[in-house]
Amino acid sequence: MPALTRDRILAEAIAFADAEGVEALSMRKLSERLGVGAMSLYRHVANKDEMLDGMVDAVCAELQPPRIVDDWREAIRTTSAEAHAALLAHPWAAGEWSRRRPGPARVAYMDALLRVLTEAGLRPDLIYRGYHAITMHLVGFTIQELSYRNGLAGQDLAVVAGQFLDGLDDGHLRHLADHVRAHLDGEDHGDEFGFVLDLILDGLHRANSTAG
Amino acid sequence: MPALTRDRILAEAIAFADAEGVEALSMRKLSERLGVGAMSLYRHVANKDEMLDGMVDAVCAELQPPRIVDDWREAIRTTSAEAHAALLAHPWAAGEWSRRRPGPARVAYMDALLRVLTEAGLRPDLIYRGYHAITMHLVGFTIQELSYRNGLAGQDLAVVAGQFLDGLDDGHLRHLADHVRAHLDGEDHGDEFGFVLDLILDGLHRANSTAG
DNA sequence: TACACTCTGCGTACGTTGTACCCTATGCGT
DNA sequence: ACGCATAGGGTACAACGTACGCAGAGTGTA
Repeated sequence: MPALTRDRILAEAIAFADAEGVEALSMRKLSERLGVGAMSLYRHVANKDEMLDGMVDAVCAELQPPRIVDDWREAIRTTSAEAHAALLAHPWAAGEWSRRRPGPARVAYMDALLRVLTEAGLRPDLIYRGYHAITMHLVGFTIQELSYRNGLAGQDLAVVAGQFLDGLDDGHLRHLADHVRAHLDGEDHGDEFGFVLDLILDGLHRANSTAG
Repeated sequence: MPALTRDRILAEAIAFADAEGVEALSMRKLSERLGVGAMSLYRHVANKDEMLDGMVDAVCAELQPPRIVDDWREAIRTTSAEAHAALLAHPWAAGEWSRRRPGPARVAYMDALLRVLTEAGLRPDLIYRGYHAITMHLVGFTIQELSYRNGLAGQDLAVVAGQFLDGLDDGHLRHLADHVRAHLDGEDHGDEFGFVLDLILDGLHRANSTAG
């Protein structure tokens, strides 16, 4: 058994949260997995809250910061798609990301994103708003997407939706029923994340081209 | 003391969460406020989780569903601004909204929103994606906004940001430092929520006008 | 070699949480 | 007057985060 370290604790906690959900993560169960006593963890993390901060930052550290390329929109599309994928791979991370103080890795990512917008030649007000729009889209969209993805408690979406549709009075909530059917039809709705991101990026581009 | 009812429990729980934060809400403290024993609550709510579902739906019930007017974008701007204000008034609600199964009031709101998009004459694929984009923006943006608003633990944003800026090496994280200063300058950055919403709405409008 | 000190991990214990289970009292239909 | 449903209360339990103090191992110094 290798020595207990902060990194080992964070890695195991991330694996646990990926597998069992972050709400099932307790210090006792985590310590059991690591083969140590519960209180031993506190030699390496200040408390559970700070540990969760560290977990989020560890996920951020996996992200490739955006590269500076000729086409700033393409750079942001690429990095956002990667970040989106990372947040889907760690389904608890988006919810925590939105709630926690940023750590070093996240701060570095923020800076890199702002740099792209700055070097793209956007006006300062559009950098400010665009940065918020992009990051809020990344995290906000992913949070929502995940909450739909698991039907909300590990239940099968098709079953839940089917029950919902069966329970409807004729014509009542007709538009919602259509929407649910569109979900169930499972035809490819394309890259929705990218679709909205493009609305934002193209809107920023257009706004920057006109008088502000 | 009036009789204990589900509505009275939900109203008190909402007031408590507004005042003390949803993480401080416990069944015991809530029952104390209501002047009853802890277990009495369980005559009217199935468990804490179901109670939180009810709280979110009670907030949804406050929302004005969008009205059908000539200008669909204006209708969505109006209802979104109202919903945004309601989510800011109950700062815990957006986070729970994104995590919970919708209740009757939320379902009704969803249907009304889809109806506006449908009667606006949007193509089915744009209704599908536009609906997601709008609701995700509403909830996702508000979640993020709130997490910044309270500096993340009731601390003063100016203090936290000031410490951050003081701790920076010269030139390191320069773009982020600029951004933080823009936050602190406090000059009016306008309606950011509406700005991004307009990017989405105008993008949908434009996409609907061109061949799909 | 002996000692002191730090650092890591452990065991116990406390307060708080959600809630299962059972009891009591009140009101109502017959 | 009697039986029953219904609202509320009290006790108890398992799980949680973590404060506190102790034990052993490693390391620098005399």
